[in-house]
Order: sequence, then structure tokens, then C-alpha cells
Amino acid sequence: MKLLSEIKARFKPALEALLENADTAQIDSLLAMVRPTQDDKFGDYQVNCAMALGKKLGTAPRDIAAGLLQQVKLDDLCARTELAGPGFINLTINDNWIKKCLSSAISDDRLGVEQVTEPRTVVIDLSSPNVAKPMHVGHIRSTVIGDALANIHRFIGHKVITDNHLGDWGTQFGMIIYGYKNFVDQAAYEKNPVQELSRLYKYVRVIMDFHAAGRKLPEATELKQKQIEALEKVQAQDHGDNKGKLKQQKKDIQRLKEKIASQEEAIADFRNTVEGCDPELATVALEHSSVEREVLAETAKLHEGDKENRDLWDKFLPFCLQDIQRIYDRLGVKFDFILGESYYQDQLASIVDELTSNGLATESDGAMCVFLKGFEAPMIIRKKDGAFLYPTTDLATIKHRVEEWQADSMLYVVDHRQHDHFEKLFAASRLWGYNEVEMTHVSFGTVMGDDGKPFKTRAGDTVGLEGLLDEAESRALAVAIEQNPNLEESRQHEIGRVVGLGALKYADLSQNRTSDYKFSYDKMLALKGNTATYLQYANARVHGILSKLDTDAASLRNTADDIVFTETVERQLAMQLLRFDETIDEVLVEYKPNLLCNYLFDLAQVFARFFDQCSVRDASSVELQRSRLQLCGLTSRTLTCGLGLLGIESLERI
RNA sequence: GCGCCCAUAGCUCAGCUGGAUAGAGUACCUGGCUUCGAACCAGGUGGUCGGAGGUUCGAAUCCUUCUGGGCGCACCA
Repeated sequence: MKLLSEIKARFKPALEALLENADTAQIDSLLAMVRPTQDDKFGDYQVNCAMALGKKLGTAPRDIAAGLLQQVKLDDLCARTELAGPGFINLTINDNWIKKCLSSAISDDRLGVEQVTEPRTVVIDLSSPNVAKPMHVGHIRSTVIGDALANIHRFIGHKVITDNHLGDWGTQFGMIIYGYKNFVDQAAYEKNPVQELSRLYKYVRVIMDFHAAGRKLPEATELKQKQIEALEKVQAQDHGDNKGKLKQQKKDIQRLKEKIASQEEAIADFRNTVEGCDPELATVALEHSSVEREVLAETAKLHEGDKENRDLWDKFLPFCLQDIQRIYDRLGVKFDFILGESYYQDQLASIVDELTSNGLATESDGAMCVFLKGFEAPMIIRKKDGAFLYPTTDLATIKHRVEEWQADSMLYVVDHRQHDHFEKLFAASRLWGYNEVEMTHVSFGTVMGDDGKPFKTRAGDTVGLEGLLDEAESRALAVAIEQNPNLEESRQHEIGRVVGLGALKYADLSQNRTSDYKFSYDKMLALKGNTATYLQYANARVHGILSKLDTDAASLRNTADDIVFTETVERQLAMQLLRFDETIDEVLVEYKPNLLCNYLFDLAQVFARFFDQCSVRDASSVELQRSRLQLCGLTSRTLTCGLGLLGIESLERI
């Protein structure tokens, strides 16, 4: 029983009558102007389409609103209707209607949220880390947002396929193979292969960085010198009284100075990498002076099907998967498929052939390219050396998802730096013939450091994902022990795990996914204010009440108690509970889980006020107590369900 | 140079395809635990929504422009 859609349904015929030739899109956009009010004094919902119609029809908006009010039957639904301001229609829902909706939500195991009538197959591409590299805080966004979107789509009845498109075929394997061939500690490998492979990756990384820095150092020094000369030249210019030129000069000086400063920083970094290097390691590095070329050669050999490298890859991959699986287990995220880049390798040549033969791809500078309208650079699908690229694999992936999985919609939960790549990929796919399937880049912002620059995991300054999870759990555990000193240790740890992990996920999900955000331990792991903890705490308080009165949310569903409103906050809580389904709809319009977070936080806030003002145990009558118990039960179920959709667990006690 | 994104309270962020007096959290100040869990509640301080124009009954939201950030831009993924 949806409140909002009920109101819309009532207004729809009147609007259609008013606009005789309107199409459904026009009517829908007018109905979208039915929304909850921001302030209780305007009632519960407001209808704002009269103002928009005023101009179109050449009638005063207030007259239109009055006409609508007269035509639309609302007396059973609304206790009060009001015409206000330039033509707002304010509706106050009838308490009986609210109670009817509540009863149906209470008896429904889906909390009154209807399933879609036409389920679609939605493929969600999420997480997609490069295996064999340590996962860091940047990977959490795609994983957590993608998981939440998958849960929500499933909940309303779509068929969801989640696919973790791993980077499992790239240069990092050339690095590991090179490391294995040159530096492996066989005993350590046998004892703990995951750890040893990880060490080898890092070891080769350091040696490569050492050489890269050594190479870049003179270049950078030279560039800095040139910039200094350019600065001196600009400073020497004499523009007399010409204000425009003086202003430009000042700006140029400023900009050059900034460039020089950042160049100096880079030089210091390179110098530190070379000179600050452990002497023993430096000796090894010098012995492997062609490491960069060798790594590429090992990668190329793997791709060409060299037996030795392919065998090593087959041997290493399971360990790499096992390594990242440990993180996914802790996050509680599961995938329907984990089809990495390697899965598509043997299809790439024929895809390039197909695109070439139908004229979509053409040769340019030796590379096979798809040129697209509106883009300067083409999408390259085969390098001049014959190797395939990321876009080639992505095309194969689309083909697979449409033909094997019958995808109606594909969501790519990937950060916004790849915006252009996806625009090109989607455009090319449509030209290729995949124009029925909906393709969306669900992009998200970058994780920034404290300095306002993109968060980088520098050696020695790494916030690895695993460390972040550890920190989250231990901080939450400390509070859990403080709050529950007499609880047995295993339960304290369970609380620490659930609360810490919830805080971490919620910190990511509660922000608008499109904006960049600053990484901060204190923010991500906060347990007060607008956090998952607040929601879990509200839920635990409900359980406190229910257990005190010897009942629980499940058994409350079996009794049909009348709901009564004695305090304003009871009605507010009821209204908020009924808006759960509207919220789910909102989330899916633009794939924004933060709207669900906002909703749940509002719900928990109303409940906290209810808790403060309305005692359940000491209610003045049995009827009132039963009514309040029902509100509590539905609140708990809604919180638990909502948190679950976000991928966050709830506990009866925290 | 071309393109995409962003700028809201001291700090971190919401603000739904334009809606009524711009909201949270945090920090700071005040009050509330013999009363269902104080990881809480009530109240207060705090804003030229980066600047300037425009569109209209109405703009944080749409358009133009400027300033200041971030990110992409042919053979990395």
C-alpha cells in the first residue's frame, strides 16, 4: 500500500482531463511534483503542479489548484486539504488511512514494499580490483556501493547478476613471474604462498620504482631548470602601466612558481627513492637494471601462450584469489560471477576481426581503432604490437553479458575518472548492435587525502583495506567493552565486528556517490552522530523494549492491534515508516544508496524522540501499549531490512 | 588547448527531474540518567549556498561568464 502512488493515482485522471493531448511523460513529470512536505505545518504531502500548469494553460495557478481539489476525490484519504500560496495543494493524510497502511505493512513480510511487475535482468559490474596488488581504501567504494545496489534491485524483484571483473591478466603478473624466477624464497612460498607472492610483487615494484626514479631524476631536474629560466624571463618583462598585461604577468609568475614547487617535490621524491634506498636492495636493483623491459617481456610471453609462464599464472592465480577472498569474506560481499579479464582472452581476436570486417574499426598508425563522433581520440582495440587492451576486453564482456545472461541493464560501478572510457565503450557497443541493453556508468568520486589531493598509497604510508578493517573493528570493540563490561568476550567481539564494519560501510554509502570525499579515519570509523551505529543502536533499543515486555518483532506480526496516536511523535514515526517504499524507488532512479541512508537516519531520529517521549512499558492503557509495541516492531524490522539492503548487519544488543 | 566533475555553517557533508523560513553530523555553550539502553534527547551559537549577470510567480538547484579546485584526453588498466 503505497501512500505516494495512491495520491498520484487520484490526481492522474484530473490532470489527464486538464491536458487533453498530453503524453504519459508529461503527465508523469507533473505527478513527480507530488512530494512529501518539508514542514509538518504544510501537512504530509504537497502537490505543486498547478504553478507549472498556470503558464501552459493561461490560467491563474490558484484557480487550477482549486479546480483540481474540487475534481479529485480525497475525502477518504485526506483529513484536510489546503490551497496555499501561489497554488500549492497541501494534503494531510487521514489517520485512519495511515493506520490501515501500517496494519498492512506489519502483516507483510516485505514491509509493504511491492515487487516490480516486470522484472529486468540487471548485471552489476563491481569491485574489479587488480589481483596480486594489495587492495586499498579506494576499492571499498565500488564494492560497497555495488553490493548495496545489487541488494536493493533484488529486493524489489529484479534478477540481479553481480560480476567482479578482476584485473587478472595485466602487467602485475609479469612482475610476479619475474619476481618468482629471480627472487623466490622457496621455503617461504611453500609455507605461505599468498604472503610470498605478495612480497615478490612489492619487491619487484620497489626495484622498478628505483630505476624509474633514477631515470626521471635528470629529466625532472632539467625541466625545473627550464621552468626557472621561464620564470626569470617573465619576471624581467616590463609592461609599464598596462594593467591587463601586468595582471597576466602576475598570474604567470604565480603559476610558474607553483610548477617549480611541485617539480621540486617530485625531485625530492625521486632522490629519496634512489638515495634513501636500502643499500642491499640498491645492489640487487643495479643487478637487475633491465627489470622494466623484462617484466613487459614476461607479460607478453604469458599473453602469447608461453607454457612456462602460463603454468606459473595457473599456479599463482588461485592464491591471489584466495588473498582477496579473505577481504570479501570480512566485508560480507558475495559475487554471482568472478569473470576476470583472462576469461575473455581467446575471444578478443575474433571481436577485432568482426569490428574490422563490418567497418567499425579502422587502422591508424598501425593500431586498430574505433573512431567515434564527439571524441577526439579513438578507442583503440588492438595495439600496433598486436596486443589487446582494456576496451577490447570490455567489448567482449558486453557481448557475453547480453548473449549469455540476457542482460536488460548493465551497471558499471567504477570511479569517475573512467567517464570518457565508458562513454566511448557504450557508443561503440551501440554501433556494434547492442542498442537494446541499457548501459550505465554508475560513477563515484575519488577518495582524497587530507591535502585535498587524490589519496595515494605511498610506500610506508599505506592505508590498506585490511588495516582499515582491523582498525574499524578494534575501535568499535573498545567501545563495546566499555558499554558492555560484563558481556562474554565472544559477544563483545561480535559487536565490535558488526559495529566497526557497519560504520565503515555507512561512511561510504551515506555520501552522495558522485562527490569526491576526504579520507579520514575518524570520519570513517565514527560511532556517534549520523552513523550506522546510530541506526544499530536504535534497533537495539527497540529490542530492549520488546524483551522487557516479553515479546519480539516476529510474534507482534500475529496480532492485529489498533494503532492509536496520542502524541505527535507517534504519528510522525508512523508516517516515516510508511515512506520506506518511496525511498527505495528514489534510490533506484539515480542509483544513490545515500538516499536510503538519509531515510534510515531520519527514521532512527524520529524513533529516538518517540523513545524519549512515549514510554511503552508505562503506557496509560493496554491498547496504547499494544499500539506502541507495533510501532516499535515495525521500526525494528524496517531498520534491519534497510541496513541489510546496505550490506550492514544488525544485532539485538550492541 | 579540448572535455567531464565539483565549490553550501569553523570542520565533514545532505539538499529528491526549480518550491514555502537552506538542513544534518561534528565542534563549542546550556539543560536532562532512582524512570523501556545517555553509542541518547532538548535548547543555543554558527550561512552574501565561490563572485557577477540571466531565465520566472519562485533559483543552492536551470543558462551564460569569471575565479578557485579535482579528473580525463592513441596504443596502461
